[in-house]
Amino acid sequence: MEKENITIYDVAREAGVSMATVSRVVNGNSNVKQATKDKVLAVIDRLDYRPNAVARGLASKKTTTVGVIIPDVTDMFFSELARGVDDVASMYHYNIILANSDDSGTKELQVLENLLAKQVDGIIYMGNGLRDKLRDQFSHTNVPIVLAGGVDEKNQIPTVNIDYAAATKDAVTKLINNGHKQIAFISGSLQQAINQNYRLQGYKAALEEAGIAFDEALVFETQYTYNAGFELANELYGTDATAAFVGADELAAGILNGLTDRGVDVPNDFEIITSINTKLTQITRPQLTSISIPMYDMGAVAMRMLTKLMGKENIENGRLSLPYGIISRQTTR
Amino acid sequence: MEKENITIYDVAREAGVSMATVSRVVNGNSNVKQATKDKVLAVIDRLDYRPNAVARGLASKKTTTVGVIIPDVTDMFFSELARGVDDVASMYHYNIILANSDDSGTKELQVLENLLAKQVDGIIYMGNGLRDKLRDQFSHTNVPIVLAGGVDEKNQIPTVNIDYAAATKDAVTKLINNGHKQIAFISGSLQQAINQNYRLQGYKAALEEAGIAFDEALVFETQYTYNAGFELANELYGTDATAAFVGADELAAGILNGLTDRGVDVPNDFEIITSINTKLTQITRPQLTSISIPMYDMGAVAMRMLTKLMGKENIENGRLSLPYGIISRQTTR
DNA sequence: CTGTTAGCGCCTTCAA
DNA sequence: TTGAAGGCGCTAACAG
Repeated sequence: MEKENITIYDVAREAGVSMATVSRVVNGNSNVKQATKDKVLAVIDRLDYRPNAVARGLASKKTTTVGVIIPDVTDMFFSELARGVDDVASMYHYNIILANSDDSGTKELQVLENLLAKQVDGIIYMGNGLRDKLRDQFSHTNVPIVLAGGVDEKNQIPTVNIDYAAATKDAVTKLINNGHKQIAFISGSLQQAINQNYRLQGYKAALEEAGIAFDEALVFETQYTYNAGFELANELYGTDATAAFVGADELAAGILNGLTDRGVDVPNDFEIITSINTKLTQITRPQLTSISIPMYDMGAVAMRMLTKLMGKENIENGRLSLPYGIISRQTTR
Repeated sequence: MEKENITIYDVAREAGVSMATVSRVVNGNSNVKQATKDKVLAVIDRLDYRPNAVARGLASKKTTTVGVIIPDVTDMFFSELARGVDDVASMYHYNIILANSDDSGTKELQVLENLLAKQVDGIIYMGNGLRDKLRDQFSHTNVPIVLAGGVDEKNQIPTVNIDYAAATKDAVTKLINNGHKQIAFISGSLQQAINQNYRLQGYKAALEEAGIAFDEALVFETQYTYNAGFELANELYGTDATAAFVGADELAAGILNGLTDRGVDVPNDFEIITSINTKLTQITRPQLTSISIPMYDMGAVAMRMLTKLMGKENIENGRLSLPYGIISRQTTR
C-alpha cells in the first residue's frame, strides 16, 4: 500500500553514483561537481527521498534535537519561554523534545535520563531552582545545558534570566515610595531558590534601604494558583498590610478579586504589584501593575546561547541578565 | 574529562556474556536466567550504562517518540491539550517532539517533514482545520496520526474532540431561552473549518429551531486576542445585538471589558457565553459563562488512541466526541 | 537459556 | 571530484 522506505542507497543506484556522493550533496558538502549534484538532486526529488535522521544521528553523533525540561507547559510563564526556545531552535534546524517535570525532583532526574538516552545535542532547563542532585547530573554529562528563566545560586551553569532580586527590590521600593510601610511579600514555596534567595532578598533590601523593619508575619508562602490567592485575601485582610508584592500573576489575580469581593478598594485601600506581566494583568479589573519579564526573549536567547555551546563556540558570557521593567497599571496609585 | 560513552559491548565484556544477552535484559526479555540477569544488571549499574536510543531506534525501527504539531504553545487551549498528550505519552514511555506551526499551511507541511525524517512513531495534530495539502501528506504516510481537539470535515482521520456544533447550539439556545433574538456570533477566521462548519452551523441551527432569522450582520470574524475583543466591543455597541456567543476566552474577556468600559451592564444589558472555559473565565469580573471543554482529557485520550494505533491494535472507534458542558457564571442571567 | 551474525541508513576517513 | 569500506550502538533472527 506504500512504497518501501527509500534509502540513500536507492538514490545512489538511480543516479549512478556512490552513496557517498549522495551523502555529500544531501549535506551540502562543497566537493561535488555541479553536474552530478544536479543529477542527484533530480533523483532525490523524483524518488521523494527523505534522509533518515535516526541513522544520520547514529553515524554523525548529532541528532539536531534539544531537550527542554519544563515544569508545566500550561503555565503561561513557561509556555512563553518554550515558544521563544522553539522559534530559535527551528531557526537553527533543531527540534525540541518537550518534557514536563512538574518541578519535581524525581521527575526531573528521570526526564534528564530519557533526554540523554535520546542523545539530545543540548538541553534547556526551566525550573524554579536547581536541586543538588540535578546539578550533579548536569555536571556529569558533557551535553551543553542552559537555564532559561531560572536561577542558579551557585553560578555554575549558563543562564539567561532577569535580575529577580533587583526587580523585586524595585517593585517594593515603588510601594514604599507610595507611602506604604506594611508591605506583604507573597510568593510560591520559599524552598525554591528563586523566591528564597532572590525575590525575598530583594524585598528585604528595599525595606532596609527605607529603614523599615522586616516583619516575618508579612511573608506569605502559597501556591501559584488563582484560588490560593483568592483565599489568601482573607488572611491578608486580617493583617495590617496595606500593599503587597506578589510573585505570580494568577495568584495576584486571585488576591485582587478576593480583596475586591471583601470590599477593599484596590488601589486606594491596598496596592498590588505582581511579577510576570502575562496577559492576565490586562484582563483583571483593575488591571495589575507588574514587573515585566521578557519571557519569550529569555527563551530565545537561551536557545541561541545553546546553539553556540553545541557548536563549541566560545561564550563570551554565560550569565545573561535581560532587562526588565515595571509597568504601572491600576493596582498601584 | 569524562568517561567515554560506554556501550552494550562494554557491558557484555565486563559481565562475561554476549551483547545479545545484555540486550535481552535491557529489554526485559524473558528468556534470561535470573543469575545472569542479575550479573548483567550489576555491571550495568556499576558502569552506569545507558542504552543509546538512537541506535536502538535505527535497529528496531521504533523511536518511542511522537511528534506533536501545535499552532502555538502559548495558547491555553493548546497547551492544556499538549499537557494531556505529554502525560499519557510519558506514561507509555514515549517522548514528544513539540513543534509550533502557527496554524500556517507551509509551516505545518515543513514540520511534518521534519517529524517524519526523525522517524516518529506517531503524530498528534492540533489545529483549527485540516488543509488539503496536509491531509494529502497524512494519507501518504503510514505513521499513525490522531487529531486532538480539532475537526476533520471529511472524517478520514482518527479524531478526539467535542461536538463543537452541538455545544455552540446549546450555548446559543441558552441565550435564546433568556429572551434574546439578536445574538452576535463572534469567532476567529471563518476560513477555519471549526468555525465555518461547526460553530457557525450550530449557531444557525439554534436560531432556526427558535424560528429566528439568520442575520449576516451579526456575524463577526476576528482575531483570538484580548485587544481584538476590546475593539470589537465598539462595533458591537453599534448593532442591536443584546447577547453574544464568543469562540474564545481571551477574545471574550476583551469584549466583556470593552463593553463594561462603555457602560454596558453585563449581564443585564448584554449577555455573553464564551467557548473554552480556560482559567480566564474565573478571573474576569463578572466571571464568564462558558462552554466547558475537557482539553486535558482530549489530549490524553488522543494520545492513548495513538498508542493503540502505534501498537497496531484495533481501534473500535476512531472518532471520539468527549462530553462537554456549559458552566453558568456571571455573564448570563 | 545464550551466542553469532547480519544488518538498520548514513557519515566519514582514506584512496584513487 | 568520487568511490570503497568501516563503523555508529543496538536489535533480531537463527543456531546451538
